[in-house]
Amino acid sequence: MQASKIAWKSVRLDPRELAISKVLRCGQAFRWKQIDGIWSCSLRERVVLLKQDDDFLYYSAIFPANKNPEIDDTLEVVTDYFNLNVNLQNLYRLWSELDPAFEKKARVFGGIRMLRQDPWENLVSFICSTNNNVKRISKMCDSLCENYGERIATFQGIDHYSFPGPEKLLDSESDLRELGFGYRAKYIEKTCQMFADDPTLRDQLYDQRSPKVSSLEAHEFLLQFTGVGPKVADCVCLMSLDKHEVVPVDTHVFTFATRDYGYRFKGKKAVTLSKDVYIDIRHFFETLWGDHAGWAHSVLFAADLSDLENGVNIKSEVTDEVKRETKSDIKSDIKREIVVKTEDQVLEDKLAQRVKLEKLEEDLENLETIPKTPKTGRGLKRGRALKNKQSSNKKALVV
DNA sequence: CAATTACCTCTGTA
DNA sequence: ATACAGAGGTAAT
Repeated sequence: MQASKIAWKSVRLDPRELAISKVLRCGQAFRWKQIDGIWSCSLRERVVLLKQDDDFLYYSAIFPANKNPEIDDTLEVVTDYFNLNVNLQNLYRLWSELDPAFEKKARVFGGIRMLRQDPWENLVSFICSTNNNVKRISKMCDSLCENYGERIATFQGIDHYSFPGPEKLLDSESDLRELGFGYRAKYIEKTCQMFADDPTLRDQLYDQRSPKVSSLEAHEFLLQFTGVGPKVADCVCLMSLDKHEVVPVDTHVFTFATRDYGYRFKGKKAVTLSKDVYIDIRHFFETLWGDHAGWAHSVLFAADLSDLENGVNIKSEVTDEVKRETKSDIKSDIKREIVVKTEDQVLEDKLAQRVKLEKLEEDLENLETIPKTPKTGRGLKRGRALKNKQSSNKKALVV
């Protein structure tokens, strides 16, 4: 039980810009809990709390005991984590113009955007993801935190732990096997050992975020780790290293390439996912969708997941909501009370909030001005520009 | 070098 | 009940 009242703050946010109940259950991140419409996860030394209604995203944070910060930067953390400075509705519009097949699914699956995760957690999570399902991946990630992470805080009776760094997981293979990791236990131990052997590696990993590092370079960098193949490398490039154009080719992508998009390799229907076919399919979608192709891919991926709940929600008031899909994302009766603590925090947050609000409202305003079905509208122009840019990128990638 | 195959565990399904 | 396939693949052969 929560001892004290939650100090919610809020930002105005259209569910079509972000639908947390989908984004946090579509196989990007695996640690979010959801109880009675409130989402929680440890992130940057605190437990972040979120809920959403038709007009607002509500956020709060619980810090470790005696570690309340001078300035609560949770809004910045949330903005960064959800990549909120990228206007998603403009992208949906663009993808719908470039790809009629996308448009159909997008109508139902709005608000699905790419997270900007922590690279280390992203790497380890997706080493766990190989030949696995979302439910067990979630269980494994929780297990890592509970057994090797640091306790941050308790919320709704659940202890939240930080995601353990590589130094915490040295020589862990046999323990991880007992925890049910199977053959992935060895991959994790070996990868952690590499980080221990070369102390510069951790910084190198985070440096892959730089715009100066191409997606190809980041991809190659990631392949050095045991348990990381092309698909996992691409997931990390896309989900935490800012390589937004990368489309990881998994079984789902392979299926809709051949089934829905008439994709052919050297004139024939591809049957197995060889290295060449992998690169070719990735190129196919990157060329189709442009410089945020990986984001578009995640929309189709989410639409293709049979059950977006993945059986991991503890208790949900919105069961089947995803399938029925209305324009609202969460239907629970959320009280819109906003409790504040100190004068300073109020000012601090209002300032930060104001900046974000202005940004968001500016974006929304831009969106309003775009015609419903533009033929020479901004979206299309941008789409072409992106496409061109992308194909020039791509040449380097194929080499 | 390309193409198969083994690999842990858990869950849904017949 | 008791198998058995399949899950956001990768390493080994």
